[in-house]
Amino acid sequence: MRWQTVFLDRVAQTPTVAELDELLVPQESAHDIETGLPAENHLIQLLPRKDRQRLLAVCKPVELALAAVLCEPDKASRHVYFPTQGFVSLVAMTEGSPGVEVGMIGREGMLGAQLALGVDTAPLHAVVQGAGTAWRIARVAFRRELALSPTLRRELNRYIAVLMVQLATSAACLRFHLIGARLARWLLMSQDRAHSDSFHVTHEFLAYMLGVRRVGITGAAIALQWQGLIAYRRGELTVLDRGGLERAACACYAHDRRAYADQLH
Amino acid sequence: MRWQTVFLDRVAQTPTVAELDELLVPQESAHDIETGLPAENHLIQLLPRKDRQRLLAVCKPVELALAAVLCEPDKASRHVYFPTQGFVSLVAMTEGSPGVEVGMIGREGMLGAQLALGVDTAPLHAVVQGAGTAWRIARVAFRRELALSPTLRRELNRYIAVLMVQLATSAACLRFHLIGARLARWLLMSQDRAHSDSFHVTHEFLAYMLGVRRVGITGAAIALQWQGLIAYRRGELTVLDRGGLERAACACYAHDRRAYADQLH
DNA sequence: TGCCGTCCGTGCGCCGGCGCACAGACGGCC
DNA sequence: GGCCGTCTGTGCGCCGGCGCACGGACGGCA
Repeated sequence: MRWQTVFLDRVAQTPTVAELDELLVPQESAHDIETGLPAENHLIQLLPRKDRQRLLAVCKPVELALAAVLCEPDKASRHVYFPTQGFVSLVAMTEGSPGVEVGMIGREGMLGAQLALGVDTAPLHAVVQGAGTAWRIARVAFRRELALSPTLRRELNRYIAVLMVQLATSAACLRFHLIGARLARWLLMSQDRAHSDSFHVTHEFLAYMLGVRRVGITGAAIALQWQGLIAYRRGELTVLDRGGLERAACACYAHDRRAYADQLH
Repeated sequence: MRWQTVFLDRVAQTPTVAELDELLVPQESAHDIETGLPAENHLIQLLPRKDRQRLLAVCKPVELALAAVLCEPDKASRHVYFPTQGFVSLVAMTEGSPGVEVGMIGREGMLGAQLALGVDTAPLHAVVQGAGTAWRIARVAFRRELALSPTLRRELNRYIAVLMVQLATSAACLRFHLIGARLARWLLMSQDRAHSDSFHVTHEFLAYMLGVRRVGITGAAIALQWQGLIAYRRGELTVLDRGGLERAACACYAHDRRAYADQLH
């Protein structure tokens, strides 16, 4: 279990909730690196203009540092986050093993949706997994916005339903699907949220997310590389054939996407 | 995979949503078999008196027939259910394998909570797993109640948060924990909801719920029997030593219970 | 240019669970 | 009492993944 502790140590070294304020340096504004246009979050974009403007007025753009822990279960999180670039993994911890990813939040969603349920404490660990930017709002301010905007409430309720589908899908996927198919699914989900064909990720990190051994990832990655679907070297992974990857992935990927599309937009 | 198809065939033979109205014969009222007192549902009991009475006025007591399928994903379910006796399993289906249980609903909860999120379609299959009784309400009537009672909305929101914890816990549990521990957990969860030390359940059914082979259950059950924790014969299983079972179960059991206690009551 | 830390690949024994098959046991029914 | 369907127990070969260990490769840095 050495390799896992290595990773956990590293996570432990990263800033925890208490120190985040210093680390997440406020940005002038959250701009898309490629286009220079202001990066946006889909849930915010769906709001009617007035609600959106009011919400953005209390938003602070922050930098999401790789491996930062944005919230921990049973602790009331002080902020909610709307990623605009980069993304966050929801990690379930359980006795006798390291964590495993059960959900992913990028530009299409938000972290802290449980506030719309009147629940302050986060149910899961949230770890920044693709560095980027996000809009951040203090909990109290966000609750005020919730009270003011029925649309926001309705939207978040739907998003919560999507998250539930994602959790249930993950459960079955973790139980039944082989590493290769799960890896392909993970890459597709990441690509969707990173809005880029290549991203920085090591085998060890992937192993942690999928809840398997590092060498398990190595084997599966080699297979995907053989088929010309991906390429990688020293932590830099590139998706070469997205269609092929979709065929290699388990149906859970399509299932999740459909659930989202059904509910939001 | 023969044994699984056997079970699935049987489920297929059971009434589906469309036929349920005939099968779920309305009862005079839902009474507890043991005590003769009116059986109750915890969520309903938590409501203020006025809301509770108004809700019960539109409730119909129905019989939950073993193995009946109360709802299926992507179909708008016509009713919601508040179990009073008996309980329901939430089953996630996934490509290339039979289902697996990811949640359980008994007297402490309800089926159809997604309506509080403004979502009509159920996310999962719901299969009656312990025969009993429930209050049933038509979807439209229930939406009306939701509109009238802020307490009901608040309560269901919290219950949804609990369900999310249950889903996430199940995911990690399915991935990491051994059959024995998972079986013990399942028995405890069932016992809580059946309000009885013994219930009718075959190895084959347990295997389906836990997503393992029947013989996997056989092995684990023998071990539990050796330790004097349970006894069974021909489908009738009895819990002998609840404390021992709690020690044999994975921490997921305690985790779920705590999540519920934190949010409701 | 040489060193060292990080990352990736391989080999090996092991184990939990799978798929399949068959046998024994209990209980209801004719 | 005898039959048959259902439920439970056992045996066997197999496989995916685990834990552990080591070796090689790349890249940054002095």
